[in-house]
This record gives sequence, structure tokens and C-alpha cells, in this order.
Amino acid sequence: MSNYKEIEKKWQKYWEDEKVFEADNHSKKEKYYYLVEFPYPSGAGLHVGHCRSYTALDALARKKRMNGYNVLFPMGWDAFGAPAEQYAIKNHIHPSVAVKENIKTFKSQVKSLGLSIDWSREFATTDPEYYKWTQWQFLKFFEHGMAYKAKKNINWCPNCKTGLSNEDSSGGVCERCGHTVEQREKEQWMLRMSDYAEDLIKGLDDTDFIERIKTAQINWIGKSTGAEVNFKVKETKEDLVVYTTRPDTLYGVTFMVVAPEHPIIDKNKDIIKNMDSINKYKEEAKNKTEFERTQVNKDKTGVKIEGLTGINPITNKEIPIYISDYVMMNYGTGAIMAVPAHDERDYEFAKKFGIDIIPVIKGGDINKSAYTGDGEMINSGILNGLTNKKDSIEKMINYLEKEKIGNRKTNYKLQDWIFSRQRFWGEPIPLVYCDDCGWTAVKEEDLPVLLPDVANYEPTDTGESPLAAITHWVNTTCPKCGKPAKRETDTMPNWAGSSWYWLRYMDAHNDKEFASKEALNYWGKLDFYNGGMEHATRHLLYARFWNQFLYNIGLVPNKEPFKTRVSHGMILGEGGVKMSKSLGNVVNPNDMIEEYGADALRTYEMFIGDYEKEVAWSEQGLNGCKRFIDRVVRIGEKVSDKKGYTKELESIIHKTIKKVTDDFDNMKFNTAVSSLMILLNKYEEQNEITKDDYRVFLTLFNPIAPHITEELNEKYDLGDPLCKSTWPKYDEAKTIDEEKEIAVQVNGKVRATIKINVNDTEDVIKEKALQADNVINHTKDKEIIKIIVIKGKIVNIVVK
RNA sequence: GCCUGAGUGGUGGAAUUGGUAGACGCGUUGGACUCAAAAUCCAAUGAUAGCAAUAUCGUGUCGGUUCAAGUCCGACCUCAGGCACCA
Repeated sequence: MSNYKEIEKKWQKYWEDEKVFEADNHSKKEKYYYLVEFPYPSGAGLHVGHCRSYTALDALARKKRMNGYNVLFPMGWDAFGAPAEQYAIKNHIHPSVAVKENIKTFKSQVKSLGLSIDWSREFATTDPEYYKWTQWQFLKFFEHGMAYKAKKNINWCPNCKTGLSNEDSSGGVCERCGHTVEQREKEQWMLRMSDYAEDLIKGLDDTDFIERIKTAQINWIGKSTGAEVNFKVKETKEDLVVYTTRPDTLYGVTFMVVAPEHPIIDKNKDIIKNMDSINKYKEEAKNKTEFERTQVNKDKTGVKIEGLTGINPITNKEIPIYISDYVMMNYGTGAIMAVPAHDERDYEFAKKFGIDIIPVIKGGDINKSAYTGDGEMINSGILNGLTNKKDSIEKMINYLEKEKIGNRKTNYKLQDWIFSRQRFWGEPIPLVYCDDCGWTAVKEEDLPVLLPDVANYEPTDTGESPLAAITHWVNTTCPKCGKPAKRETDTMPNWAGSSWYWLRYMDAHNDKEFASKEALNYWGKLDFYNGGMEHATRHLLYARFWNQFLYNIGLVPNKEPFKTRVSHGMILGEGGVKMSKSLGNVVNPNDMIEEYGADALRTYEMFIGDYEKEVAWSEQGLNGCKRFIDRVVRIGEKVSDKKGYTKELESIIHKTIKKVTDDFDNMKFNTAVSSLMILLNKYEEQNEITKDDYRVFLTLFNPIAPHITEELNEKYDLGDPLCKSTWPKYDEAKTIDEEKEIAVQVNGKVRATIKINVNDTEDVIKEKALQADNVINHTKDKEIIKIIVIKGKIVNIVVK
């Protein structure tokens, strides 16, 4: 037997030469589309965590082909964006060169795993042939008024020198480098993603994402229902509109608060008497980072607006208005009605500023804290006596609408998507600014707008894209009127390329369209999409939004792009800590393949534990899987010329086929491997096994360990190559045991086991149970109250 | 604070969804083979007591339902993830 490395090479070449994994766009077979998130080809190379999900989906894809499906399982490279750019800057190589090199390394690493990928559909998001269509789709957003430029106070990372979306700067630190994020005002391209908030929630019903992904998305979108209420301001004509989820507490409103950025301040700066202190407060708020401002349990600060007085529309009482940074301009209306008796933040603020606290719901102790629970309404005019929050809210909203002082309103936390990056290494935004025509789309025939080939691509301190300095690129003519004009110099975020890439695999080399209608219709939804939990909100929401938009303008056949979404657990270093360079516990998959073989690595990664849970790496565990594979090889020496299954093995073979089949369907690879180990243990008890015994074992093991199983199948002349064979079938009748050992309990404690036959009647089983030695010990001198017989499972004798 | 998950031997993890807890692997111990080591093979391996048959305890904690609970119900503790001054 030649060594594993040669075997791996031999079969990888065979698969490639025979094109066995190339998917057919015109097949009569049923289609199935698997995808694992494409990687960033970073300089660090492949991680054993990649191998986990790649192997899992590969195993599923291989099995699905054996089940007769036309399977699409492609891979590509997400190569734009900050990591690739930073790598390039650090190593003083042009990003396009660095990316090419990294892809080459990554690809050879991925290939060494022996994945059944259709490489004919490979592409990188940085290929002009690909990003031409990313730009083209951006122009669709632009055409439909879905892209707009706005001055935004943006999160700015002074280290990466770029603007970041809220998504990329959670916790007040830059997602990429960990540096503290600052606030800067910048003109940015935005996509109207918030328009899709409701559809993004509703659409989840058409998916079977795992629950934690659905809830993560729903939390992120942050839907809340309530009402907008118009408060008159005594000194002005304009109402101050607030948003509240608790209109039922309207009678308890004793003050109002507006965000520091609220326009009411500037509009009324002539009436307001204390503009100095207000301006000072605004300045302070501006200098705080988004993170500082949103810190929970921070002391409440604020300034009373002297000269403006609110009027509670339902009691007509005059109430003070404050400015405070605990109210955000980018949510609701940027103004709130404060009910200190029943809202903790308002309570805190009222205590600090000595404002009245009027309870309107019975319960709690208002001297100590706000009461947010349910109870009987008091001091509340039309609501008095109601005891249920829901009913009170309904009644109040109806009243507000009738009296035209408010209306029902739903709000979402989801914001529009900041789509500009002041970076070199991204898709250029294909727009031109003309003094006469304004922002104008580059003509379709002029796409793609290529990145210029220059030496200096490092970010600038001015906050402008490095592209801005390249005048020969910036200066162009207006596509509409032909006058001199300037290109947009911002590029797209790296989420852009990954927001539609699964569509491109359907028709990867089409130079007329992003994908043909025919291909889009044939492949339809992506059936099975695997990726990290870190992408459960951002990437997945962007991609769904993008696809829903394409659907709404008639470019794709499905509103929801993904049917199933699963997430693999992380692989930690030995001892359960995260793998990191600084700890020196990073396991390189290439080293593992070198020492143990690709099949052993694959088997171990599937056997290591529950696919969705994180798990610690163990090289001894990997070695155990190598030993298992060695035993699979050795059992070949026992193969006889006999046909059919060995009689003694027949039952367990059928059971194992059933078990492995079910386990694959449920992503329970660990127990699939374990049942194969059990089957092999049984084979080893035999003096010889038949060709069919061996062949069925190798077929079941093939999706996980494709190289060695093909080799053994060929060596012992067992039949067609496994990659061209069908998945074995089992006979349900043969999975049922004639004879079985079951437990006998006395008062719920196991005291003996008995052998029963499938045909045994309940009485026979009772008889056998009562006659078991140790059962007699525990039942003699006692009164038998009842005997419970669960057929084929257990007997429980209740005695007194 | 709110929303998801999850807590099982020395260890990674099983458990037909209420029916023999600890499958399978790793590790450990003993044995075989070997001059020796590695590899391989055989046996044992939750804790306590016992030569043994066996008994008692045991799935984060405390209660409950049931003939029977790792699994269901109630309260709590811990960990991981998501959201968070979002009105």
C-alpha cells in the first residue's frame, strides 16, 4: 500500500480529470446548492476552524450526489476590504499582488483537504469581471433612489483611517484593529436598508435558519410598537413630537427630553434664554463617543431649556423640557415624553433634577424606583380602572388618533447602511459628480470602473480616500452632458462583494449579465448555507436586504435567498482557549495533513463534537482517528470473495446505514463516525468479511474520508469509484432485532436484565421478569402492586 | 437589565426525545508481542464498600410531577452568545 500522501494526490487528480464535481446547469436531476462562506485569503492561511465547516459541507455534498442530486458546491474569495489592504501595506506589496499570492496559498491549502468543490466556478470579489456586477447592482440601488449621500456623524477609526458602520464598531472599538472609535462628520453614501426592516423580519418565516440566528437578527432590527404623540410648545407654533411605547402612561408625563442634536434648539435660539449653557452641553455631548454616550448606568446629565414649555396634550398641564444625551437623535423622533414613575431612566433623571413623579399604575414603591410592571391605572382619566397594559395602550392610541394628537407608530433600531469607505482597496463607487447634473451614474458599457494602478494606496489623515489624490483618475467627463466632472473617490465596504456572491456561482463566467435568468431560475434559493456566528447579523442581513431589493426590481426569482443557515462552533486551542499567534497555540492544518493525512484530519474534525458547539482541539484525538483509518485499511486483509452481507453482520449493517443516513441529515457527524467505529469493531470480530460488507462500509465512510475509501474500493475491486456510486439503502425490517436484552426495574431501580423475543406477549415478558434471580430477591415477601411493561424497552415492577 | 443556548466521568462527548446514564474516542492502569522501544493486540476503567454476587450514591443547586426524570414543571447558580440610556 502506497502512503496516504500519494493516495490523496492520486484521487484528487482523478476527481479533477474526470470533472466529477462540476455542477451542470442543464441537468434533469433535482438540484441542491451548498455553500460555505467564502474566506478572506489572509496572509495567516487556513485555520483548522475553516476545515471543520468545509469538511462538513463537503461530506453533505458528497452524500447528496450519491443520493442522485445535481449538487452545486462552489468556492471563491472575499478579497476586498481592510484585512487584505492592511496586509498589503504592512508587507509593501500592492494589494492586487498580495491578494493573488494569498489566494494561491489558500487555494492549495483548501485543495489538500480533498473537497468536492466545483472549481470551474471560482472567482474573487476583486476580479474586475466580478466587481463590474457589484458596481452594476449598486447603480440599480442608485437608480431606484435607494442610495443617497448624507452628512453623517460617523464612527471613525483613527488607526485604520476609515469610517465604520455601527456594525463594525460595536462596543466603541474598531472591529478590525481594536482601536477606540471617534466621531467625525462626513458625507457618506447610504443604502436605505431601514426601509426593509419589516420585510427582513417577516422574511425569516420563509427560512429555516437555526433559532439563535433568527433571534440575533430580530434583536438587531429591534422592532418596537407604540405611538407618536404631538406635544404643543407654549412659546412656538410647531409641535414637539415624541415616540413612546407606553402611551398608557401619558397622564404620568411630568417633563420632556430632547436629544442634544434636536433641531428645536436652533430653530428657537432667539426665544431660549440659556443658549450658552445649552451650547456648552451640546459641545460636551458631541465630543463623547457613541460608546460613552450609550454606556448604561451612567449618571444622567442634562440642561433645562429655559424659554420653552411643553404642554401635556391629555392633561393640558405645562411641563419643562430638557436637553440630555440619554435621548438619541437617530431613534424615534429624537424627543421623548418622560414618565418618571414608570421608566427607570426618567426616574433617575427626575430624582436628580427634582421633577415631579406622578404614579399612574398601582404597584411597586415609587419612593425607591420606577415601577415598570402591570397594574391598575390610577390618576389617568379615561384609563382609570383598567388593569392591563395592553388594553390601556390600545385605548389610549385610539383616543389619540380620534383627537388627532397622535398616531400608532412602529420603530426599528435598524439604521441605513453606510456604504462608503475612505479606502483604496474596494470596489470604486461608479458615480461621477458634475456641477450641472449632480451625481450621475457611469454608463453600463463603461463598467467596471477599474481601480487605478498606482503605487500609493495608503489611507490619508484627511479622511479622504487615497483615490482622491490620483487626479488623472478622478478627473473625467460627465456621462450625461460631457462636461468635465469628478469621480466619486470613496469605495464600497467589503460587505458589498459578499452581498450577492452566491448568485454569481450560478453562472460565474457570464459577461453579459451578473447571472442569466435561466441559471438563477434553475438554482433558485441557496439550500444550505454555512458560516460563522459573527456573520449572523451583519453579513446575513446585508445579503438578505440586497437580495430582497433585487427581487423587488425583478432581477432574482426569490425574495429570500437562503433556505437553511447553520453555524459551526469555533475550534479552540488545546486546553480550551482561543487559538492565537500570541499564545502560540495555532494549529496549522497543513502540518496535520502532513503528519496524519487529510482523511484523518477530516474524520477528526467531524468526530470532535457537536458541530454547532465550540470545542477544544486535541492532537491525541486526531491520532485516534488516524488509528481508526489504519484499522479500516487493515480489515481489508480479511476480505473474501463472498457476495452479500455476512449473516452475523447483516443486522448491524442495516442499522448503521440508517444511523449514518439520519445523522448526516441532522448534521450529527460525531455520532455518524462513532457508529462507523462500532461497525468496524464488529467486523474485526469476524474471521473474514465479504466484499459487500467492505464496500458498504467504505461507501458510508466515503463522504468523510474520500481518499482512502476510494483507494481501498479500487484495491479490492469492489465496484465503481465511490464518487460515482449511489448511497446504500437499508431494510427497515432488518434493523429490528429478533432478540433483545431489556432491563427489569423494581420500584424504578434496575435489578436485572432479561432476554426477550419480538414475538413475546406481555404476559411472557412479565413471567420472564419475575423469574430473574435478582428480581426475586427484591420482590419476595413483598406485595406486587403493578407491573409496567413497555414493549421492547423496559419492565418496572412496583412492590410494597 | 432583556432575549437565546448550554451545564453529564480524568477528558472530547453519547443517550432511540420520559424507559438499563456514561455509547464511541482520548487518557490512565495491567497484560501479550519485542533484547528494548515504537506500533499493534487483549483486559480493566463514574465514586464508595466488598474476594465476589451485589449494594449505596451519582447528569450545576434546591424543590415538584411520574411506576420511571440527564430529559417534563417551578425557583435559583454558573458559563457562552446576541441586544442594550432604543423611550
